[in-house]
Amino acid sequence: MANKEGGKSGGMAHPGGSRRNLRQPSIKDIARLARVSHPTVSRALQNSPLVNAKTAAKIRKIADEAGYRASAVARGLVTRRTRTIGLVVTTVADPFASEVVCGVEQTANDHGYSVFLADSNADPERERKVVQAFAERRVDGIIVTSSRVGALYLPRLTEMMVPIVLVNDQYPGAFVHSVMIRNLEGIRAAVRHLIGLGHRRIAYLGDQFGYQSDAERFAGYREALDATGIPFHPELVVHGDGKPEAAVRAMETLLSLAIPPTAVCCYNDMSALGAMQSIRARGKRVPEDISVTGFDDLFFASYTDPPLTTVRQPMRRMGQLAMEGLLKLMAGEESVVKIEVEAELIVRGSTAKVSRNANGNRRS
Amino acid sequence: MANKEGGKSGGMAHPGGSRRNLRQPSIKDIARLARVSHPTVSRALQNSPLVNAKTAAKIRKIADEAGYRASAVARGLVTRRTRTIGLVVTTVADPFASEVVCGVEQTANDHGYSVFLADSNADPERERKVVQAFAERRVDGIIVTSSRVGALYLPRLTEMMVPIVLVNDQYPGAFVHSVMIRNLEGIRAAVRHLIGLGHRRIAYLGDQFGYQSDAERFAGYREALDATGIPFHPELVVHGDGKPEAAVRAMETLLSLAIPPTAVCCYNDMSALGAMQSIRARGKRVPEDISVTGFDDLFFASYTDPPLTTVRQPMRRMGQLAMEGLLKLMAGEESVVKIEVEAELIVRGSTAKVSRNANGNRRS
DNA sequence: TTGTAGGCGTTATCAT
DNA sequence: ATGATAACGCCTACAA
Repeated sequence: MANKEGGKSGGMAHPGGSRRNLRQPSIKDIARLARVSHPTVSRALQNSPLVNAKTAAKIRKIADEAGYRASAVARGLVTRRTRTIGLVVTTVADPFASEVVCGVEQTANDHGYSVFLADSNADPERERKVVQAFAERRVDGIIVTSSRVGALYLPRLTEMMVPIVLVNDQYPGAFVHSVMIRNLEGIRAAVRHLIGLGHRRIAYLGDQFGYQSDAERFAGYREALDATGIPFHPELVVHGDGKPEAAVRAMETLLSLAIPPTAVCCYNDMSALGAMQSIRARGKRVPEDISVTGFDDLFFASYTDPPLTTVRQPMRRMGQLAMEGLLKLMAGEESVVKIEVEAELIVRGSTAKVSRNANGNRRS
Repeated sequence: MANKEGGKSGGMAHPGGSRRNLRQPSIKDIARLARVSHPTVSRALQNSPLVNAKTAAKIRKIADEAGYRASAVARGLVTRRTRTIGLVVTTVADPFASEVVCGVEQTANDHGYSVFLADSNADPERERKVVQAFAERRVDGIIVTSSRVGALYLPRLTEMMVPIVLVNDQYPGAFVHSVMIRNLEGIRAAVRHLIGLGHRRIAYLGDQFGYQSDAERFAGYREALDATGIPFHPELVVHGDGKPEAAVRAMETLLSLAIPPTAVCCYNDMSALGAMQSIRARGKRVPEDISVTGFDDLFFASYTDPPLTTVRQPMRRMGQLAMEGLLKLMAGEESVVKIEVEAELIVRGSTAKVSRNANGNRRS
């Protein structure tokens, strides 16, 4: 890794730290230049009708030429609203979170809000710090995505006096405001689809035990099985951690079974990625030997080989909904934000009719 | 999409907007409780040695019990430093950007900085707004990742009096501070690898024409070809837009050639994803019929079928380096941050020896 | 329509 | 070691 640190910088406008001496123009500077009082400048810049149109125009022109930018920090101090929100994710380097962040950010920006992003890495200590930072920043609201150590710090959040909206939280009940996907219905649709293709020996490759979304998806799996009278085999349930690598190992367990499954219903697309690789490594084919389904419909789902049948989660839209809900709450609305979005099954090539010689339903 | 808006919330601590009437405790409140002056509280909380150990302890205890959190906005107003940075990306919903964001965010947090995230969607108007917002927020510094409309708004940034660090900027020269990947060397390594496997008819599937990183990668492609005396065929160069879909179409063009390439060197992993699908759709196999290389080494690169040979870019590290450079600049250091990181070829299964009956080198 | 005065919650500069 | 006082840059009365 080459690190070429050059010498003094040349003709830059702000060579490093010299800027510290300079000062951005304040409202008083503009007032002086325009030969009016500070409040008049303030009014003019806010397009207040209380100011003469001509003077307002003149003031705006002068302010513009001076490169004046009203300080949001000073404004925040007096108005007690920063027009700022805090967004917590376990990690941005996860396609699901990225999409949610994107939805939140765009909606926030459209409404004049800036967003502080913080990822916790699912580290409780870090999350604690993050939340404390948000509190000190005086954010007007907070959105937390798929909190996994939620139980540890969410109680603290209630101490802060800002509304909080959770997206796919893993510890339901503790909070009122949330945006969630219909996990149960989503997976149920996927399993029904598999059953419709003739599969009887269907495995569930889940997330870590104890998470709400995993529990709900598992429940959907069970429900679809039960509704069709297919017996539940505990050995067909394995757990990963929502990422490909752990799914590879979990899938190996399934493949090592005396009677392997003919289909695997994965907790999410990342797990499906690992499952498919594991299947290939075993010399088996998707979907000829084993069908695979995912959850989320991340961008790569249509580019796997074969393309992944999955349950679409409108991630960006969920971020948008969370932000819209938060906006209402910040505006003082007394309602409770409780949104559930539908999951949609997207059938692609990773699922197919169970093969004739598959002995998957031998025991059912 | 079900939206169940409930009624009034129940026993919540902060049912919606009632919080607006409440106020977080201020330093004066703590001072009153502790029977000292405000400045003393301030000193105690900053662990100043100028305050009696016992009184300091008492004050901290009281502040803690009262749930006191010093207002960063008030502090920012007086200190003229917000300990805040602005991070601009074209879109977070892109694995490359996500990783960079992750690196920046973690490093920033470790140093007590909070980060404002804004994605521009490569929309000039939006970018303009974003930058204006950062200026008003009085961020201490800015990091811009792979700016694509940089030329449009970067000049404005110089008006603000904060240091700016660019990561893989597409318009070099305009700014001093930057963190970049060695594009040329990276692609050159990939092409040499292909040449070493016997390939002679190697295509380049690039990004949009005119971008710096694409130009550099293309230059690496040319250089590797020239060094080996392999003639350059313009028809083997096609352009996508850095995303899978456009790469599918670009690859189709290559496959329709009278003499298709035996290997394709893609601008990035996202493009490689599209290219591989396109090849499969044509009934050809990777790497038996056509070898494929990517760039970035995104998380999915090791999970494609076959696993993708690619040029690793230490994205998270680059975000970290950008932030560390910015920290120096914000501390007033006069040096110029000019960092180039090495690209590393990761050989996986998507590249193989050119097949005997491939007529790729017929014309060379 | 405009100007004056006060305060938002801190830190900094003086005193004491 | 602590307290009074003055900023920081803005907005919101209220007065003119």
